[in-house]
Amino acid sequence: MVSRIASAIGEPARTRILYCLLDGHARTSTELAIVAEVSPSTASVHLNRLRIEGLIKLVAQGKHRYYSLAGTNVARALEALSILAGQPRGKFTPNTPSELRFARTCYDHMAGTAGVLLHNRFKDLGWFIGGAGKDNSYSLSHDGEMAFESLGIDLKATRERRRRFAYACLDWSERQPHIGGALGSEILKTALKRQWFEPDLDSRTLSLTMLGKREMLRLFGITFNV
Amino acid sequence: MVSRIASAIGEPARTRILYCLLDGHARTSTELAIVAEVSPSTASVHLNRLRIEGLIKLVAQGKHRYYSLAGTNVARALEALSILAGQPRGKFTPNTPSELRFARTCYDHMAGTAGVLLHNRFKDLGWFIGGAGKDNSYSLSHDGEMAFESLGIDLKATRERRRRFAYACLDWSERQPHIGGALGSEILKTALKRQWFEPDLDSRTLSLTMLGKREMLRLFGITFNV
DNA sequence: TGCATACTTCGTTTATTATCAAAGTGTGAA
DNA sequence: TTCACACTTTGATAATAAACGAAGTATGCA
Repeated sequence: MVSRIASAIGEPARTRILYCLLDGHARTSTELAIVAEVSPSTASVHLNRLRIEGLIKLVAQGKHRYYSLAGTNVARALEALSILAGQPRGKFTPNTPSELRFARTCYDHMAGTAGVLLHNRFKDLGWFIGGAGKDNSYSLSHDGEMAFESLGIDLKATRERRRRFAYACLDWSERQPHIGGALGSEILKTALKRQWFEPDLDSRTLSLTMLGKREMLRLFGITFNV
Repeated sequence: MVSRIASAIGEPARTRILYCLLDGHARTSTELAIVAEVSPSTASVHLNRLRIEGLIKLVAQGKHRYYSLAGTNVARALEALSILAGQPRGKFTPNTPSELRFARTCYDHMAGTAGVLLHNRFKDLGWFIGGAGKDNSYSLSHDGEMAFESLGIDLKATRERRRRFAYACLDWSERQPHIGGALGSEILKTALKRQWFEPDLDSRTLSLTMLGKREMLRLFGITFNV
């Protein structure tokens, strides 16, 4: 039984996957395929093996399937192995998405740490009304209307899209809500157009630019300690 | 690097070897081949791999080559893995030589825990003289002469053998001395003839019999807590 | 010296496993 | 319903590695 587990860890592509997940974040099959440097189909087989051995767990959310470490026991074992390997622990392979790439897109809106921070800040500023309801839907306060319009977002057109306007979308890997719906989509569009963030890797991860850092502070009063 | 280590642990025969060594004792290539359920040549390849990866260390002593875990780091990693596997730790495979088989032959005399206990007891009883010298040689006191003769050992013939009479032979796996030389050989011969011990596995390990347990107490005052 | 024992190295066969492309499944958005 | 996307399953190929016997090395003992 131990041998099955150890050999599951021991295959190089699978080792890269596990050590990438060691930061506690959940990642999709596609992201992990890039990290593991194998094709999506190969990664899928590896992920299935790791799941069967109980090393990782899977949460399906819509189109995406999020993989993460199964528990602290797994992290402990990986740590013990890296000590054996003489690696000063936490030293991942170069092309692992680091904590710096802390923003991700969730479908077409912004998730990840950055998305959560923005959501919380907008709520604190009193721009959102609601959110506690059954479907977590938001509407905008007068301040909110003014703010988003001033960012160049056409709220009238946004409301007319055949889509929920705004709601608290749970990014389960952060276990915190971010802004979903048509408004979330427009915010991401604006952020990318203004080059506050730039796409990265498989275009599901985002990096904060220097400009973005400045503008976040100026417009919303958010300081990112990246 | 981690993947090399994990896959070294992951092969079933190698896993058996490592978990057998987890009790801290050193074992020979032949013993480990039996534990791993592979041929001596295959075991040799596995042991070499484990040594290269830094998981076990090797001490050559005469004809024998003793393998043991390289350090506590290795034991920690193995423990972390067995927790992952849901094994309540320390639960080894059935045919692992257990602590019960605590006696071993060293060439033709008795080593292991039992050998050490006998050596220490004989010394405490004042049957041995010397042992502190350059070559750890022992001679016998009057009490010693009487005792071994009464066991049926022909000391005159033993002394005439073209071999050192008696000396403190270091069983490094116990880090304690036992009785080497012609006398050690005679003691083992007697112990086997009287069926205090019986050979086991590859005939390098011995099991204490019920009779042996009784006789050890009666003749030497040794209590084995097996 | 010669013989036995302990162990390793070599060479070959066999079994396992990782790999990818192509086809298939399921979901979200228009 | 359509398309696009995320991901998985399948099947065939290629690489890896474990197994053993036979031969080789080294040591102890007589």
